[in-house]
Amino acid sequence: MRVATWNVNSVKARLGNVLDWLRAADPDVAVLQEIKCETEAFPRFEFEALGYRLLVHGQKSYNGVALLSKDPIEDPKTGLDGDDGDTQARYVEGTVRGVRICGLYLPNGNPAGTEKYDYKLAWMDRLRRRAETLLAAGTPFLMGGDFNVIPEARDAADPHAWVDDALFLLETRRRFRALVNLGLTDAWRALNPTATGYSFWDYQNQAWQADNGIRIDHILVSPEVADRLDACIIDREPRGRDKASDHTPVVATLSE
DNA sequence: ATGGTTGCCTCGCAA
Repeated sequence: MRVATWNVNSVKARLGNVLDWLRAADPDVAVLQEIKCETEAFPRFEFEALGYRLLVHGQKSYNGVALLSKDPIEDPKTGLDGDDGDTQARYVEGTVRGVRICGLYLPNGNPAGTEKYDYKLAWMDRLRRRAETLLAAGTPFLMGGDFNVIPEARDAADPHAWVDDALFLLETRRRFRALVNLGLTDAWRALNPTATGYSFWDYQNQAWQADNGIRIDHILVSPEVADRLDACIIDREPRGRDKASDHTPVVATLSE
């Protein structure tokens, strides 16, 4: 089973690119972030025509996540527990072939020192609690998405440029480590221990052309899923296209 | 250095 994560930066603006990639890469499961449309406005027909079932959690203009699967999606859940007043569409969850697939768009948090950063840190605490709950229940799971976290300096082409950024601040990295330290595996790092790889390049300053990227899109897996990891790749091809998203897909391969 | 780019759909905000 191959599971992909991709921040598409508007599913409507990116529809052709996203469908092209799904046809070529043919993942069994994909989680998409920043669909930037309401649930009812998601272009369902085009994805269903490729054989995907859909679980969509959208909102107007901003955020929005979706889970795509060629196999049935059981026990669908939208929204992350822990804050009933949170109206931002950033989390979707469903079980596919016995694996709980969690698709997430973690808050950016910039600028640091504002309520935006407080919201990010609180959201990370809620995500950790969700992972604890799934672990306690013995549920095999995979968390994929745009974490908006640069885990280590080697995950940025120019780490000095990010030292005061919400994606790389100590409190951000500390919470990411707390999540991983529950016993999760960063699939790409585990399978590419000495590699340099990025999943995001800013639209500005020719970041893509200069390969001035950061690795912020991650697939974290629980121990039983980690034992099934065969590969994890970052597919840079879509980032080089016309009208590209600023993110590119990450794909994990699990043995059966 | 407060630029630079993209998407939403308003004339600014978020990334």
